[in-house]
Amino acid sequence: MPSIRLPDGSIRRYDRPVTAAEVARDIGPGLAKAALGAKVDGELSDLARPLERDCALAIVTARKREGGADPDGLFLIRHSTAHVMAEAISRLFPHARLVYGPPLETGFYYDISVEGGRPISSDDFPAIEAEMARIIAEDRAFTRYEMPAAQGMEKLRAEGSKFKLDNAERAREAGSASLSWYATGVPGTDWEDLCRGPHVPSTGRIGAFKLMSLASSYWKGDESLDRLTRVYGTAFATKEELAAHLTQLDEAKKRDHRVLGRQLRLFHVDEMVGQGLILWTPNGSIVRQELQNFISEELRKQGYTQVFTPHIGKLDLYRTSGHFPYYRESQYPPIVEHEQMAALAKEGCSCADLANRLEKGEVDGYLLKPMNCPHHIRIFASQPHSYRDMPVRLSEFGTVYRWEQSGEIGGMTRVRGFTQDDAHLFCREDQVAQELLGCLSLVKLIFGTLGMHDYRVRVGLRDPDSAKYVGDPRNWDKAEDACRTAARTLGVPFSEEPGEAAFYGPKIDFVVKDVIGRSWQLGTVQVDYNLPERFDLSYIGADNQAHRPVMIHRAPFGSMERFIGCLIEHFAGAFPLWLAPEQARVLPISEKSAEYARGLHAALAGAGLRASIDESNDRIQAKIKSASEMKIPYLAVVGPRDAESRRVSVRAFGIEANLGEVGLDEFVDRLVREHRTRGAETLRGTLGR
RNA sequence: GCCACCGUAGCUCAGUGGUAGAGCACACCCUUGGUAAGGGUGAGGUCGUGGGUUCAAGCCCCAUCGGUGGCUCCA
Repeated sequence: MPSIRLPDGSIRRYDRPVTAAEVARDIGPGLAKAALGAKVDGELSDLARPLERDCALAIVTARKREGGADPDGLFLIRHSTAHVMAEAISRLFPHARLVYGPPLETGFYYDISVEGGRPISSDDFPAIEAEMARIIAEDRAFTRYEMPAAQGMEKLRAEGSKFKLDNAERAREAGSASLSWYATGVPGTDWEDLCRGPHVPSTGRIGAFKLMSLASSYWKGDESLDRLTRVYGTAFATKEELAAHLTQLDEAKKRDHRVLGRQLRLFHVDEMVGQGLILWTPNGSIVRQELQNFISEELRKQGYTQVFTPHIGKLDLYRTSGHFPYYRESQYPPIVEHEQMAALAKEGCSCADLANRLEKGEVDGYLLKPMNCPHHIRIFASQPHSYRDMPVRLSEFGTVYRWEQSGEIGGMTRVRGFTQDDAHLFCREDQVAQELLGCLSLVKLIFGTLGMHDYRVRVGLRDPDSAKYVGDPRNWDKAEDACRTAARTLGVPFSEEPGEAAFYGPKIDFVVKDVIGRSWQLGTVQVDYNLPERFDLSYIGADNQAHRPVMIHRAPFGSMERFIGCLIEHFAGAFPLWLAPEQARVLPISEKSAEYARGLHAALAGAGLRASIDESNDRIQAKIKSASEMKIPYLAVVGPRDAESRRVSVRAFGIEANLGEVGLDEFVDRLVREHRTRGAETLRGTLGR
């Protein structure tokens, strides 16, 4: 007879099996009414599932005790909404075959095959939503029933959906002895779906929902299999929460770096130039230059040297490095010289022949560089090295080109040409650990200075079942160990992910999310025992013998393009003074103060600050508004009063008030100091805000 | 690359087959105003591009380029 422990520690004993719904009723009518599901020994379950043995039980509602939405409650609501949507679509699109419909962090989706019938379009959303509203209004119970796996498979075979058969097959492989269905209403009469559950008690418990978007997907994520239509939606316990979520999405859209990039004129992508090729406009170039100055200073402190290398190199270079053979599909095609081309044409060489001969190395050409390492390696190899010189640290803001799939390109985060803040460290094996730490501390310093604390760390290891990796497995083991050890010293939680390594070595990546919730890899540190071997690199050791160096590839920003894309969103376009394209704007109240304002502007410019002056005949309110739209950190409002006392009235971005007056010279000095300290000392801070 | 949707003024968008619209931005004039939009006038578009249907196409059809959301991919 079950004795049931509740979250507050109290125990309820029953002399017969009960359901969670009954326990909730015993606790109180309010809870019974609010209950959506149950957590039995930590596992989410239906409210109606019988509890036969002793267990720990928590009743799941839409709301946590301490306030806010309960993730388990949302899970139940969203999973159930997915079912209701599937039923609605099945009614409206009789040819639709359901595949798989899970809840997500912010909603749910359902993958549906509409092969051989009318496709679903977003124009159909109102009709689908209306049908869903009807199903919800009918308030039908989600009714679970089970049957033994063999019998269940029989039933599915009779129904003839390969998708559901496959789902069932996988459930069996995962060890289920039975299969379960959920009917919305009466099994056998009402609509049903093969499903593990759990669900809310009835359709009426779905508070508020909305269909969001339409996308396509592949069955099991395999592009050679069926193409499916994926309908995304979201659901909440109340209309208010749904509205708040939609507002939040709207706000996020305003922080989107593509929107802000246009508004603040930071960058431009031009149809005529090419997809995924970023044009850095003057404002964006300032941000980039400031970041590059910042990192260059740190590199000098850490003993790096700087190099410049060209954007192309011979194909043979990339055959040796392995880039050309391993990543041919993701590179711009090779460049072949005029005379070679003419000779080949004379021979009647076809495009297919050319590709073939380039691959075999019978024809040489040049490649737009996909990575900087081969060039840096040849710099290292251009001179003999002693163990005393090691490590050699070569850095370059190196621009590379990769042929990304057209559908994947967008904004600054996924592009075809980008500049890495790259460096290659050639070191002795006994120096690897120390150098890795140096790289990681640099990454931490950069992220810390910019206030980016919301990132995760991934240690990418090789996939033991894949053949795409080059080099000796023993070297891989050593390198993977070095990465693990270094990551541990970071003091940040990290995950180890097999299959995420580069083809030449394991890596430590820094991953951040954009406003839409997509993850992007930024900084990366990679240990490489393989390229030194492929290029036969060596240094002379204390024993007067040649030794093989180890390479570390590292780029703390990753690429300037992607990093700044993420940085725009991080600051919502409101850059700190040292990064801001326009740092201060002088706003004269009227023409009467124009001369004083020009003097102030000249003083700011003379001190090396990026300042402008608004001499339009707008009123001060309008001047403030247009300056605010450009998110300028400081506004200096000057009128006759200020001119007389040689002071300025200061306004800082994001604070809708006059921060007070400071003397002209002090204002200039403060801003200079704020710039020089990269925001460690701010004027707004000293003005008490 | 695949699927869906979108492409109209510098920007944001309206315009369902019959002579291209609004707001903001821009130019000029009036206004000289102390902390998030003072008023007026004006200029600005071969409706992404190329074909087709039609008496007539921004609107319908096809192709193509580009964008967005996903999928797949990402050294």
